[in-house]
Amino acid sequence: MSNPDPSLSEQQQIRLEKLNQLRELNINPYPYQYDVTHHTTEISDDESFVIDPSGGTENAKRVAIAGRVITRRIMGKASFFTLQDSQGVIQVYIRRDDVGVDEYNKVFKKLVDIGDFVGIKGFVFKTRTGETTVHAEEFEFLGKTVRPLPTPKEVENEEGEVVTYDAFSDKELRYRQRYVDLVVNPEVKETFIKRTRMVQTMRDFMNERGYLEVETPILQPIYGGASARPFVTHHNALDMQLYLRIANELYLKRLIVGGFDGVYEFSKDFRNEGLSRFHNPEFTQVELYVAYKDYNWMMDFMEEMVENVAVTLHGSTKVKSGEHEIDFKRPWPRIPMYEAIEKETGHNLYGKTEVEILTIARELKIPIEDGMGKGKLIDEIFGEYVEPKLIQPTFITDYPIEMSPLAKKHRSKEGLVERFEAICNGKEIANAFSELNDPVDQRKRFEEQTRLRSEGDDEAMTLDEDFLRAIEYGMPPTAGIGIGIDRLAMIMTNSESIRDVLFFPLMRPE
RNA sequence: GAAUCGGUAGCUCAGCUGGUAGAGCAGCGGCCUUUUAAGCCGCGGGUCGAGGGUUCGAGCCCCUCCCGAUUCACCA
Repeated sequence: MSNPDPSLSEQQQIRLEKLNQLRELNINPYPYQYDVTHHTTEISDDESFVIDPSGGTENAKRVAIAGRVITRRIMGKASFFTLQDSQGVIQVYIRRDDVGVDEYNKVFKKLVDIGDFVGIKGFVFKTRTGETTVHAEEFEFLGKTVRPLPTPKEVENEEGEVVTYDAFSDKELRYRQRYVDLVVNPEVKETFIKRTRMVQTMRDFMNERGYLEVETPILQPIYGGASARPFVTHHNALDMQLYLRIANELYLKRLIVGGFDGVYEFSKDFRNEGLSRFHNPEFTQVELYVAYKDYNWMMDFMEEMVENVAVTLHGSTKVKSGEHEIDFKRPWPRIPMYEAIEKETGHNLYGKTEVEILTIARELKIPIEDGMGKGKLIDEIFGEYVEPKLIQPTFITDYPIEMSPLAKKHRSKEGLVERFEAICNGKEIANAFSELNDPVDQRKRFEEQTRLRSEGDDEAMTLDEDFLRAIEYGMPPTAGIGIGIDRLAMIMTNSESIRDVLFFPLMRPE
Protein backbone atom coordinates (compact mmCIF):
# COMPACT_ATOMS: atom_id res chain seq x y z
CA MET A 1 0.00 0.00 0.00
CA SER A 2 1.49 3.37 -1.02
CA ASN A 3 1.70 6.00 1.73
CA PRO A 4 -1.44 5.14 3.66
CA ASP A 5 -2.79 8.13 5.55
CA PRO A 6 -2.92 7.06 9.20
CA SER A 7 -5.81 9.45 9.87
CA LEU A 8 -8.02 7.33 7.63
CA SER A 9 -9.74 4.18 8.78
CA GLU A 10 -8.45 0.89 7.50
CA GLN A 11 -11.48 0.59 5.24
CA GLN A 12 -10.90 4.02 3.71
CA GLN A 13 -7.25 3.19 3.06
CA ILE A 14 -8.22 -0.06 1.38
CA ARG A 15 -10.73 1.71 -0.83
CA LEU A 16 -8.19 4.34 -1.87
CA GLU A 17 -5.81 1.53 -2.77
CA LYS A 18 -8.55 -0.06 -4.89
CA LEU A 19 -8.93 3.28 -6.65
CA ASN A 20 -5.26 3.11 -7.64
CA GLN A 21 -5.64 -0.46 -8.81
CA LEU A 22 -8.54 0.50 -11.06
CA ARG A 23 -6.36 3.15 -12.70
CA GLU A 24 -3.55 0.62 -13.13
CA LEU A 25 -6.02 -1.60 -15.00
CA ASN A 26 -6.80 1.39 -17.25
CA ILE A 27 -10.29 1.67 -15.83
CA ASN A 28 -11.40 5.23 -15.11
CA PRO A 29 -12.88 5.10 -11.60
CA TYR A 30 -14.84 8.27 -12.42
CA PRO A 31 -16.09 8.02 -16.01
CA TYR A 32 -18.22 10.67 -17.67
CA GLN A 33 -21.57 9.18 -18.56
CA TYR A 34 -23.62 6.05 -19.01
CA ASP A 35 -26.66 5.50 -21.20
CA VAL A 36 -29.38 4.42 -18.81
CA THR A 37 -32.48 2.97 -20.47
CA HIS A 38 -34.53 1.99 -17.42
CA HIS A 39 -35.04 2.61 -13.77
CA THR A 40 -35.06 -0.33 -11.36
CA THR A 41 -38.75 0.06 -10.57
CA GLU A 42 -39.81 0.16 -14.23
CA ILE A 43 -38.28 -3.30 -14.57
CA SER A 44 -39.59 -4.83 -11.37
CA ASP A 45 -43.09 -3.41 -12.00
CA ASP A 46 -43.40 -4.79 -15.53
CA GLU A 47 -43.66 -8.57 -15.97
CA SER A 48 -43.22 -8.26 -19.73
CA PHE A 49 -39.46 -7.83 -19.28
CA VAL A 50 -39.13 -11.24 -17.68
CA ILE A 51 -37.99 -14.12 -19.89
CA ASP A 52 -37.11 -17.75 -19.31
CA PRO A 53 -33.40 -17.93 -20.26
CA SER A 54 -33.61 -21.65 -20.99
CA GLY A 55 -35.62 -20.77 -24.08
CA GLY A 56 -32.75 -18.64 -25.45
CA THR A 57 -32.02 -15.00 -24.75
CA GLU A 58 -31.52 -13.58 -28.25
CA ASN A 59 -34.94 -11.99 -28.45
CA ALA A 60 -35.12 -10.78 -24.87
CA LYS A 61 -35.52 -7.06 -24.21
CA ARG A 62 -32.27 -5.49 -23.04
CA VAL A 63 -32.07 -3.02 -20.18
CA ALA A 64 -29.27 -0.70 -19.09
CA ILE A 65 -29.42 0.36 -15.47
CA ALA A 66 -27.07 2.35 -13.25
CA GLY A 67 -26.75 2.95 -9.55
CA ARG A 68 -25.02 1.97 -6.35
CA VAL A 69 -24.14 -1.54 -5.25
CA ILE A 70 -25.75 -1.84 -1.83
CA THR A 71 -25.43 -5.56 -0.99
CA ARG A 72 -23.33 -8.35 -2.47
CA ARG A 73 -23.50 -12.13 -2.37
CA ILE A 74 -20.44 -13.58 -4.07
CA MET A 75 -20.55 -17.31 -4.83
CA GLY A 76 -17.36 -18.06 -6.68
CA LYS A 77 -17.87 -17.78 -10.40
CA ALA A 78 -21.25 -16.06 -10.09
CA SER A 79 -22.65 -13.39 -7.81
CA PHE A 80 -25.79 -11.57 -6.92
CA PHE A 81 -25.86 -7.96 -5.86
CA THR A 82 -28.49 -5.33 -5.21
CA LEU A 83 -28.35 -2.19 -7.30
CA GLN A 84 -30.06 0.96 -6.04
CA ASP A 85 -31.01 3.88 -8.27
CA SER A 86 -33.12 6.98 -7.64
CA GLN A 87 -36.35 4.97 -7.81
CA GLY A 88 -35.62 1.79 -5.90
CA VAL A 89 -33.59 -1.38 -6.01
CA ILE A 90 -33.28 -4.48 -8.18
CA GLN A 91 -31.18 -7.60 -7.91
CA VAL A 92 -28.45 -8.25 -10.49
CA TYR A 93 -26.98 -11.65 -11.37
CA ILE A 94 -23.46 -11.52 -12.76
CA ARG A 95 -21.37 -14.46 -13.97
CA ARG A 96 -17.73 -14.78 -14.85
CA ASP A 97 -18.59 -16.51 -18.12
CA ASP A 98 -20.87 -13.66 -19.26
CA VAL A 99 -18.86 -10.55 -18.47
CA GLY A 100 -15.33 -11.93 -18.91
CA VAL A 101 -12.83 -13.54 -16.56
CA ASP A 102 -10.77 -10.42 -15.83
CA GLU A 103 -13.76 -8.11 -15.53
CA TYR A 104 -15.38 -10.50 -13.09
CA ASN A 105 -12.41 -11.74 -11.04
CA LYS A 106 -10.19 -8.66 -11.02
CA VAL A 107 -12.73 -5.84 -11.16
CA PHE A 108 -16.12 -6.97 -9.86
CA LYS A 109 -14.93 -9.32 -7.12
CA LYS A 110 -11.84 -7.43 -6.00
CA LEU A 111 -12.39 -3.75 -6.64
CA VAL A 112 -16.13 -3.08 -6.32
CA ASP A 113 -17.30 -2.13 -2.84
CA ILE A 114 -20.69 -1.48 -1.34
CA GLY A 115 -21.62 2.06 -2.34
CA ASP A 116 -19.80 2.06 -5.69
CA PHE A 117 -21.65 3.10 -8.82
CA VAL A 118 -21.91 0.57 -11.64
CA GLY A 119 -23.74 0.27 -14.94
CA ILE A 120 -25.30 -3.01 -16.03
CA LYS A 121 -26.65 -4.09 -19.40
CA GLY A 122 -28.53 -7.35 -19.65
CA PHE A 123 -31.85 -9.15 -19.74
CA VAL A 124 -34.42 -9.80 -17.05
CA PHE A 125 -35.34 -13.17 -15.53
CA LYS A 126 -36.71 -14.62 -12.34
CA THR A 127 -34.64 -16.63 -9.90
CA ARG A 128 -35.79 -19.90 -8.39
CA THR A 129 -37.20 -18.01 -5.48
CA GLY A 130 -39.13 -15.74 -7.82
CA GLU A 131 -37.16 -12.52 -7.53
CA THR A 132 -37.00 -10.39 -10.65
CA THR A 133 -33.33 -10.09 -11.50
CA VAL A 134 -31.22 -8.47 -14.22
CA HIS A 135 -28.82 -10.97 -15.74
CA ALA A 136 -25.72 -8.90 -16.52
CA GLU A 137 -24.14 -9.23 -19.92
CA GLU A 138 -22.01 -6.12 -19.63
CA PHE A 139 -20.63 -4.47 -16.54
CA GLU A 140 -19.18 -0.97 -16.31
CA PHE A 141 -17.54 0.82 -13.42
CA LEU A 142 -19.18 4.24 -12.87
CA GLY A 143 -17.79 5.69 -9.66
CA LYS A 144 -15.65 4.66 -6.70
CA THR A 145 -16.75 5.28 -3.12
CA VAL A 146 -13.80 5.80 -0.81
CA ARG A 147 -15.77 5.99 2.43
CA PRO A 148 -17.79 2.97 3.57
CA LEU A 149 -21.56 3.46 3.63
CA PRO A 150 -23.53 2.15 6.59
CA THR A 151 -24.85 -1.28 5.67
CA PRO A 152 -28.40 -1.81 6.86
CA LYS A 153 -30.16 -5.01 5.79
CA GLU A 154 -33.83 -5.40 5.13
CA VAL A 155 -35.27 -8.85 5.60
CA GLU A 156 -38.76 -10.16 5.27
CA ASN A 157 -39.52 -12.48 8.19
CA GLU A 158 -41.98 -15.36 8.29
CA GLU A 159 -44.90 -13.05 9.04
CA GLY A 160 -44.07 -11.07 5.92
CA GLU A 161 -42.94 -8.04 7.91
CA VAL A 162 -39.86 -6.18 6.77
CA VAL A 163 -37.27 -6.10 9.52
CA THR A 164 -34.27 -3.81 9.24
CA TYR A 165 -31.01 -4.81 10.84
CA ASP A 166 -28.18 -2.42 11.63
CA ALA A 167 -30.19 0.59 10.49
CA PHE A 168 -28.38 3.91 10.18
CA SER A 169 -30.37 5.32 13.06
CA ASP A 170 -28.23 7.80 14.99
CA LYS A 171 -30.28 10.98 14.60
CA GLU A 172 -27.34 13.29 14.91
CA LEU A 173 -25.46 11.52 12.14
CA ARG A 174 -28.58 11.33 10.01
CA TYR A 175 -29.14 15.10 10.22
CA ARG A 176 -25.50 16.02 9.80
CA GLN A 177 -24.95 13.58 6.93
CA ARG A 178 -28.29 13.76 5.20
CA TYR A 179 -26.70 12.48 1.99
CA VAL A 180 -26.01 9.18 3.75
CA ASP A 181 -29.44 9.14 5.38
CA LEU A 182 -31.03 9.51 1.93
CA VAL A 183 -28.97 6.67 0.48
CA VAL A 184 -29.70 4.11 3.17
CA ASN A 185 -33.11 5.11 4.60
CA PRO A 186 -35.64 5.00 1.75
CA GLU A 187 -38.47 6.53 3.78
CA VAL A 188 -36.46 9.75 4.08
CA LYS A 189 -36.60 10.26 0.36
CA GLU A 190 -40.35 9.61 0.47
CA THR A 191 -40.82 12.33 3.06
CA PHE A 192 -39.01 14.94 1.01
CA ILE A 193 -40.73 13.94 -2.21
CA LYS A 194 -44.05 14.41 -0.41
CA ARG A 195 -42.97 17.81 0.83
CA THR A 196 -42.12 18.91 -2.69
CA ARG A 197 -45.38 17.55 -4.06
CA MET A 198 -47.21 19.43 -1.33
CA VAL A 199 -45.58 22.71 -2.37
CA GLN A 200 -46.21 21.90 -6.02
CA THR A 201 -49.89 21.27 -5.35
CA MET A 202 -50.23 24.59 -3.55
CA ARG A 203 -48.37 26.44 -6.29
CA ASP A 204 -50.58 24.90 -8.98
CA PHE A 205 -53.67 25.74 -6.95
CA MET A 206 -52.68 29.39 -6.71
CA ASN A 207 -51.51 29.63 -10.30
CA GLU A 208 -54.80 28.19 -11.54
CA ARG A 209 -56.55 31.07 -9.81
CA GLY A 210 -54.33 33.59 -11.56
CA TYR A 211 -52.19 34.65 -8.63
CA LEU A 212 -48.66 35.71 -9.43
CA GLU A 213 -45.66 34.05 -7.85
CA VAL A 214 -43.18 36.78 -6.94
CA GLU A 215 -39.88 37.28 -5.16
CA THR A 216 -39.27 39.99 -2.58
CA PRO A 217 -36.18 40.99 -0.58
CA ILE A 218 -34.66 38.67 1.97
CA LEU A 219 -32.26 41.41 3.03
CA GLN A 220 -34.40 44.16 4.50
CA PRO A 221 -33.41 47.51 6.01
CA ILE A 222 -36.45 47.37 8.30
CA TYR A 223 -37.81 43.99 9.28
CA GLY A 224 -41.53 43.65 9.78
CA GLY A 225 -44.65 41.64 9.23
CA ALA A 226 -44.33 39.50 12.36
CA SER A 227 -43.29 39.62 15.98
CA ALA A 228 -39.86 38.06 16.27
CA ARG A 229 -36.20 38.81 16.80
CA PRO A 230 -34.21 39.03 13.55
CA PHE A 231 -30.78 38.03 12.32
CA VAL A 232 -28.67 41.13 11.69
CA THR A 233 -26.18 41.51 8.87
CA HIS A 234 -24.26 44.27 7.18
CA HIS A 235 -23.79 45.51 3.63
CA ASN A 236 -20.26 46.74 3.15
CA ALA A 237 -20.55 49.02 0.11
CA LEU A 238 -23.48 50.95 1.53
CA ASP A 239 -22.19 50.55 5.09
CA MET A 240 -25.71 49.65 6.05
CA GLN A 241 -27.28 47.40 8.63
CA LEU A 242 -29.65 44.86 7.12
CA TYR A 243 -31.91 42.20 8.57
CA LEU A 244 -32.79 38.78 7.23
CA ARG A 245 -36.53 38.86 6.77
CA ILE A 246 -38.80 37.52 9.48
CA ALA A 247 -41.75 37.75 7.06
CA ASN A 248 -42.46 39.19 3.63
CA GLU A 249 -45.92 40.53 4.40
CA LEU A 250 -45.15 44.23 4.03
CA TYR A 251 -43.50 43.76 0.62
CA LEU A 252 -46.33 41.66 -0.77
CA LYS A 253 -48.85 44.27 0.35
CA ARG A 254 -46.81 46.93 -1.46
CA LEU A 255 -47.36 44.81 -4.58
CA ILE A 256 -51.12 44.79 -3.97
CA VAL A 257 -50.87 48.59 -3.78
CA GLY A 258 -49.09 48.37 -7.14
CA GLY A 259 -52.14 46.77 -8.71
CA PHE A 260 -51.80 42.98 -8.72
CA ASP A 261 -54.96 41.00 -7.93
CA GLY A 262 -53.08 38.29 -6.10
CA VAL A 263 -49.43 37.71 -5.26
CA TYR A 264 -47.76 34.91 -3.37
CA GLU A 265 -44.26 33.84 -2.41
CA PHE A 266 -42.84 30.68 -0.92
CA SER A 267 -40.55 32.45 1.45
CA LYS A 268 -37.61 31.35 3.55
CA ASP A 269 -37.91 33.44 6.71
CA PHE A 270 -35.39 33.77 9.52
CA ARG A 271 -36.04 34.21 13.21
CA ASN A 272 -33.28 34.48 15.75
CA GLU A 273 -34.79 32.21 18.35
CA GLY A 274 -34.27 28.84 19.95
CA LEU A 275 -34.41 25.45 18.27
CA SER A 276 -36.97 22.81 19.05
CA ARG A 277 -38.97 20.03 17.53
CA PHE A 278 -41.19 22.73 16.00
CA HIS A 279 -38.67 25.51 15.36
CA ASN A 280 -35.72 25.94 13.06
CA PRO A 281 -34.12 29.40 12.70
CA GLU A 282 -34.83 29.36 8.98
CA PHE A 283 -38.19 28.07 7.94
CA THR A 284 -40.61 28.34 5.04
CA GLN A 285 -43.94 30.05 4.77
CA VAL A 286 -46.11 30.71 1.80
CA GLU A 287 -47.71 34.11 2.02
CA LEU A 288 -50.60 35.03 -0.26
CA TYR A 289 -52.41 38.37 -0.64
CA VAL A 290 -55.59 38.71 -2.68
CA ALA A 291 -57.26 42.02 -3.50
CA TYR A 292 -60.97 42.65 -2.85
CA LYS A 293 -61.27 39.64 -0.50
CA ASP A 294 -61.62 39.32 3.25
CA TYR A 295 -60.69 36.78 5.87
CA ASN A 296 -63.92 34.80 5.42
CA TRP A 297 -63.02 34.23 1.80
CA MET A 298 -59.50 33.26 2.86
CA MET A 299 -60.83 30.55 5.17
CA ASP A 300 -62.72 29.02 2.25
CA PHE A 301 -59.58 29.27 0.14
CA MET A 302 -57.31 27.64 2.68
CA GLU A 303 -59.68 24.77 3.40
CA GLU A 304 -59.95 23.97 -0.25
CA MET A 305 -56.22 24.22 -0.92
CA VAL A 306 -55.17 22.09 2.05
CA GLU A 307 -57.87 19.50 1.45
CA ASN A 308 -56.49 19.34 -2.07
CA VAL A 309 -52.98 18.75 -0.74
CA ALA A 310 -54.16 15.89 1.48
CA VAL A 311 -56.00 14.20 -1.37
CA THR A 312 -53.06 14.63 -3.77
CA LEU A 313 -50.60 13.16 -1.26
CA HIS A 314 -52.74 10.48 0.34
CA GLY A 315 -55.68 9.90 -1.96
CA SER A 316 -57.91 10.83 0.95
CA THR A 317 -58.76 13.80 3.13
CA LYS A 318 -57.62 11.72 6.11
CA VAL A 319 -53.99 11.80 7.16
CA LYS A 320 -52.38 9.76 9.92
CA SER A 321 -50.26 11.85 12.26
CA GLY A 322 -48.79 10.14 15.30
CA GLU A 323 -51.66 8.67 17.28
CA HIS A 324 -54.24 10.85 15.54
CA GLU A 325 -56.03 10.67 12.25
CA ILE A 326 -56.53 14.16 10.91
CA ASP A 327 -59.36 14.79 8.48
CA PHE A 328 -58.90 17.82 6.25
CA LYS A 329 -62.35 17.50 4.71
CA ARG A 330 -64.11 20.85 4.30
CA PRO A 331 -65.58 22.72 6.04
CA TRP A 332 -63.41 23.12 9.12
CA PRO A 333 -64.96 24.47 12.33
CA ARG A 334 -64.69 28.25 12.75
CA ILE A 335 -64.63 29.31 16.38
CA PRO A 336 -64.16 32.86 17.67
CA MET A 337 -61.16 32.98 20.00
CA TYR A 338 -63.12 34.20 23.03
CA GLU A 339 -65.66 31.41 22.63
CA ALA A 340 -62.89 28.83 22.41
CA ILE A 341 -61.28 30.19 25.58
CA GLU A 342 -64.60 30.30 27.39
CA LYS A 343 -65.34 26.72 26.42
CA GLU A 344 -62.06 25.45 27.87
CA THR A 345 -61.65 27.73 30.89
CA GLY A 346 -65.15 28.96 31.72
CA HIS A 347 -63.98 32.57 31.46
CA ASN A 348 -65.46 34.98 28.96
CA LEU A 349 -62.72 37.54 28.32
CA TYR A 350 -64.70 39.68 25.89
CA GLY A 351 -64.78 43.31 26.99
CA LYS A 352 -62.64 42.64 30.06
CA THR A 353 -59.97 45.15 31.06
CA GLU A 354 -56.29 44.32 31.24
CA VAL A 355 -56.45 44.16 35.05
CA GLU A 356 -59.40 41.76 34.99
CA ILE A 357 -57.65 39.53 32.47
CA LEU A 358 -54.48 39.57 34.56
CA THR A 359 -56.48 38.28 37.52
CA ILE A 360 -57.97 35.48 35.45
CA ALA A 361 -54.53 34.59 34.05
CA ARG A 362 -53.19 34.29 37.61
CA GLU A 363 -56.14 32.11 38.52
CA LEU A 364 -55.37 29.89 35.51
CA LYS A 365 -51.74 29.61 36.69
CA ILE A 366 -50.33 31.32 33.61
CA PRO A 367 -46.74 32.41 34.27
CA ILE A 368 -46.87 36.21 34.33
CA GLU A 369 -43.98 38.39 33.26
CA ASP A 370 -43.57 42.13 33.41
CA GLY A 371 -44.72 44.02 30.35
CA MET A 372 -47.20 41.41 29.23
CA GLY A 373 -50.00 43.44 27.72
CA LYS A 374 -53.60 42.39 27.31
CA GLY A 375 -52.93 40.72 23.97
CA LYS A 376 -50.01 38.72 25.28
CA LEU A 377 -52.02 37.52 28.29
CA ILE A 378 -54.89 36.34 26.12
CA ASP A 379 -52.44 34.65 23.78
CA GLU A 380 -50.88 32.81 26.72
CA ILE A 381 -54.23 31.60 28.01
CA PHE A 382 -55.17 30.45 24.53
CA GLY A 383 -51.83 28.70 23.99
CA GLU A 384 -52.07 26.91 27.32
CA TYR A 385 -55.73 25.88 27.44
CA VAL A 386 -57.06 25.77 23.88
CA GLU A 387 -54.41 25.26 21.23
CA PRO A 388 -53.13 21.83 22.36
CA LYS A 389 -56.69 20.45 22.28
CA LEU A 390 -57.29 21.38 18.65
CA ILE A 391 -56.21 18.27 16.78
CA GLN A 392 -58.59 18.42 13.82
CA PRO A 393 -58.10 21.46 11.55
CA THR A 394 -59.90 24.42 13.09
CA PHE A 395 -60.09 28.13 12.38
CA ILE A 396 -59.83 30.32 15.44
CA THR A 397 -61.17 33.75 14.53
CA ASP A 398 -61.39 37.34 15.76
CA TYR A 399 -58.30 38.18 17.79
CA PRO A 400 -57.77 41.07 20.20
CA ILE A 401 -56.54 44.16 18.41
CA GLU A 402 -53.50 44.41 20.71
CA MET A 403 -52.04 41.20 19.24
CA SER A 404 -52.53 42.11 15.60
CA PRO A 405 -51.04 45.44 14.44
CA LEU A 406 -51.46 44.65 10.73
CA ALA A 407 -55.04 43.36 10.78
CA LYS A 408 -58.18 45.32 10.05
CA LYS A 409 -60.63 46.16 12.85
CA HIS A 410 -63.54 43.77 13.06
CA ARG A 411 -66.56 45.05 11.17
CA SER A 412 -68.90 44.48 14.13
CA LYS A 413 -66.99 43.36 17.25
CA GLU A 414 -65.40 46.16 19.25
CA GLY A 415 -61.75 45.65 20.24
CA LEU A 416 -61.20 42.73 17.86
CA VAL A 417 -59.66 42.35 14.43
CA GLU A 418 -60.64 40.19 11.48
CA ARG A 419 -57.94 37.60 11.91
CA PHE A 420 -57.84 33.83 11.99
CA GLU A 421 -55.30 31.19 12.75
CA ALA A 422 -55.66 27.67 11.42
CA ILE A 423 -54.76 25.19 14.15
CA CYS A 424 -54.06 21.54 13.47
CA ASN A 425 -52.45 18.82 15.58
CA GLY A 426 -52.26 21.32 18.45
CA LYS A 427 -50.12 23.78 16.50
CA GLU A 428 -50.70 26.89 14.43
CA ILE A 429 -50.29 26.16 10.74
CA ALA A 430 -51.57 29.44 9.30
CA ASN A 431 -52.25 33.03 10.25
CA ALA A 432 -54.40 35.36 8.18
CA PHE A 433 -56.37 38.58 8.25
CA SER A 434 -58.46 41.06 6.45
CA GLU A 435 -55.49 43.35 5.86
CA LEU A 436 -55.44 46.76 7.46
CA ASN A 437 -55.53 49.26 4.59
CA ASP A 438 -56.45 52.40 6.54
CA PRO A 439 -53.14 54.31 6.62
CA VAL A 440 -54.13 56.49 9.56
CA ASP A 441 -55.08 53.48 11.67
CA GLN A 442 -51.95 51.64 10.53
CA ARG A 443 -49.76 54.53 11.68
CA LYS A 444 -51.45 54.46 15.11
CA ARG A 445 -50.86 50.73 15.40
CA PHE A 446 -47.19 51.12 14.53
CA GLU A 447 -46.91 53.91 17.09
CA GLU A 448 -48.41 51.57 19.71
CA GLN A 449 -45.80 48.96 18.73
CA THR A 450 -43.07 51.58 19.12
CA ARG A 451 -44.39 52.29 22.61
CA LEU A 452 -44.30 48.56 23.48
CA ARG A 453 -40.75 48.34 22.19
CA SER A 454 -39.67 51.26 24.34
CA GLU A 455 -41.17 49.38 27.28
CA GLY A 456 -38.86 46.46 26.54
CA ASP A 457 -40.82 44.24 24.16
CA ASP A 458 -38.03 43.35 21.75
CA GLU A 459 -40.43 41.49 19.48
CA ALA A 460 -42.63 44.53 18.86
CA MET A 461 -42.72 45.77 15.28
CA THR A 462 -40.77 48.74 13.98
CA LEU A 463 -42.50 51.57 12.19
CA ASP A 464 -41.99 51.23 8.47
CA GLU A 465 -42.41 54.68 6.92
CA ASP A 466 -42.12 53.44 3.34
CA PHE A 467 -44.84 50.84 3.92
CA LEU A 468 -47.10 53.56 5.33
CA ARG A 469 -46.37 55.72 2.28
CA ALA A 470 -47.37 52.81 0.07
CA ILE A 471 -50.76 52.30 1.67
CA GLU A 472 -51.30 56.05 1.79
CA TYR A 473 -51.34 55.77 -2.00
CA GLY A 474 -54.23 53.39 -1.46
CA MET A 475 -54.53 49.64 -0.99
CA PRO A 476 -57.73 47.85 -1.97
CA PRO A 477 -59.53 45.62 0.51
CA THR A 478 -57.22 42.63 0.77
CA ALA A 479 -57.10 39.23 2.40
CA GLY A 480 -53.68 37.88 3.39
CA ILE A 481 -52.41 34.60 4.77
CA GLY A 482 -49.18 32.93 5.80
CA ILE A 483 -49.08 29.15 5.90
CA GLY A 484 -46.25 27.35 7.66
CA ILE A 485 -44.88 24.94 5.10
CA ASP A 486 -42.66 23.01 7.49
CA ARG A 487 -45.46 22.50 10.01
CA LEU A 488 -47.89 21.42 7.33
CA ALA A 489 -45.25 19.11 5.87
CA MET A 490 -44.77 17.54 9.32
CA ILE A 491 -48.45 16.68 9.47
CA MET A 492 -48.66 15.53 5.86
CA THR A 493 -45.62 13.25 6.26
CA ASN A 494 -46.31 12.06 9.81
CA SER A 495 -43.02 13.50 11.04
CA GLU A 496 -42.57 14.27 14.70
CA SER A 497 -39.77 16.81 14.30
CA ILE A 498 -39.29 19.76 11.95
CA ARG A 499 -35.80 18.34 11.37
CA ASP A 500 -37.37 15.40 9.58
CA VAL A 501 -38.85 17.71 6.93
CA LEU A 502 -35.74 19.88 6.46
CA PHE A 503 -32.91 18.39 4.43
CA PHE A 504 -30.28 20.27 6.42
CA PRO A 505 -31.58 21.41 9.82
CA LEU A 506 -29.36 23.82 11.71
CA MET A 507 -26.87 21.98 13.93
CA ARG A 508 -24.00 23.13 16.08
CA PRO A 509 -20.68 22.85 14.28
CA GLU A 510 -19.09 19.43 14.61
C1' G B 1 -31.86 28.39 29.43
C1' A B 2 -33.37 23.74 32.89
C1' A B 3 -34.06 18.42 33.58
C1' U B 4 -33.45 13.35 31.89
C1' C B 5 -30.99 9.92 28.76
C1' G B 6 -26.97 8.98 25.61
C1' G B 7 -21.65 9.30 22.94
C1' U B 8 -17.35 2.14 22.83
C1' A B 9 -14.71 -0.63 15.52
C1' G B 10 -17.20 1.96 9.02
C1' C B 11 -22.80 0.64 10.96
C1' U B 12 -25.95 -1.42 15.04
C1' C B 13 -24.89 -2.55 19.88
C1' A B 14 -22.91 -5.61 24.47
C1' G B 15 -19.30 -4.74 28.23
C1' C B 16 -20.99 -7.80 35.41
C1' U B 17 -18.86 -5.56 41.81
C1' G B 18 -13.10 -1.25 38.90
C1' G B 19 -8.94 -6.36 36.99
C1' U B 20 -5.43 -7.46 29.64
C1' A B 21 -11.81 -3.96 25.04
C1' G B 22 -16.34 -7.87 22.61
C1' A B 23 -20.46 -9.63 18.99
C1' G B 24 -23.19 -9.33 14.33
C1' C B 25 -22.89 -6.81 9.82
C1' A B 26 -19.06 -4.30 6.91
C1' G B 27 -13.48 -5.15 5.58
C1' C B 28 -9.08 -8.52 4.25
C1' G B 29 -7.23 -13.85 2.48
C1' G B 30 -9.31 -18.64 0.76
C1' C B 31 -13.60 -22.06 -1.12
C1' C B 32 -18.22 -21.67 -3.59
C1' U B 33 -22.15 -20.66 -11.21
C1' U B 34 -29.91 -19.19 -8.98
C1' U B 35 -28.14 -16.47 -3.74
C1' U B 36 -31.01 -13.14 -0.81
C1' A B 37 -29.24 -10.86 6.83
C1' A B 38 -26.20 -16.47 1.25
C1' G B 39 -22.86 -20.16 3.47
C1' C B 40 -18.03 -22.34 5.22
C1' C B 41 -12.57 -21.71 6.99
C1' G B 42 -9.05 -18.06 8.59
C1' C B 43 -7.44 -12.79 9.75
C1' G B 44 -7.13 -7.67 10.85
C1' G B 45 -9.58 -3.39 12.77
C1' G B 46 -10.39 0.98 18.92
C1' U B 47 -7.72 8.50 21.09
C1' C B 48 -14.03 3.75 24.79
C1' G B 49 -16.62 12.19 23.09
C1' A B 50 -12.35 15.61 25.50
C1' G B 51 -9.58 16.96 29.80
C1' G B 52 -8.51 16.34 34.88
C1' G B 53 -8.97 13.41 39.57
C1' U B 54 -9.36 8.89 42.91
C1' U B 55 -6.91 4.04 42.62
C1' C B 56 -1.70 -0.72 42.38
C1' G B 57 -5.26 -0.62 38.25
C1' A B 58 -10.72 3.35 35.12
C1' G B 59 -14.90 2.06 29.21
C1' C B 60 -16.93 1.55 34.36
C1' C B 61 -16.23 5.83 40.20
C1' C B 62 -15.72 11.62 40.94
C1' C B 63 -15.20 16.73 38.68
C1' U B 64 -15.18 20.09 34.42
C1' C B 65 -16.17 20.69 29.41
C1' C B 66 -18.00 19.30 24.23
C1' C B 67 -21.86 17.09 21.15
C1' G B 68 -26.70 14.92 20.48
C1' A B 69 -31.78 13.16 21.57
C1' U B 70 -36.18 13.91 24.42
C1' U B 71 -39.21 16.90 27.63
C1' C B 72 -40.19 21.84 29.59
C1' A B 73 -39.98 27.33 28.86
C1' C B 74 -40.17 31.52 24.30
C1' C B 75 -41.25 31.94 19.17
C1' A B 76 -44.34 29.79 13.43
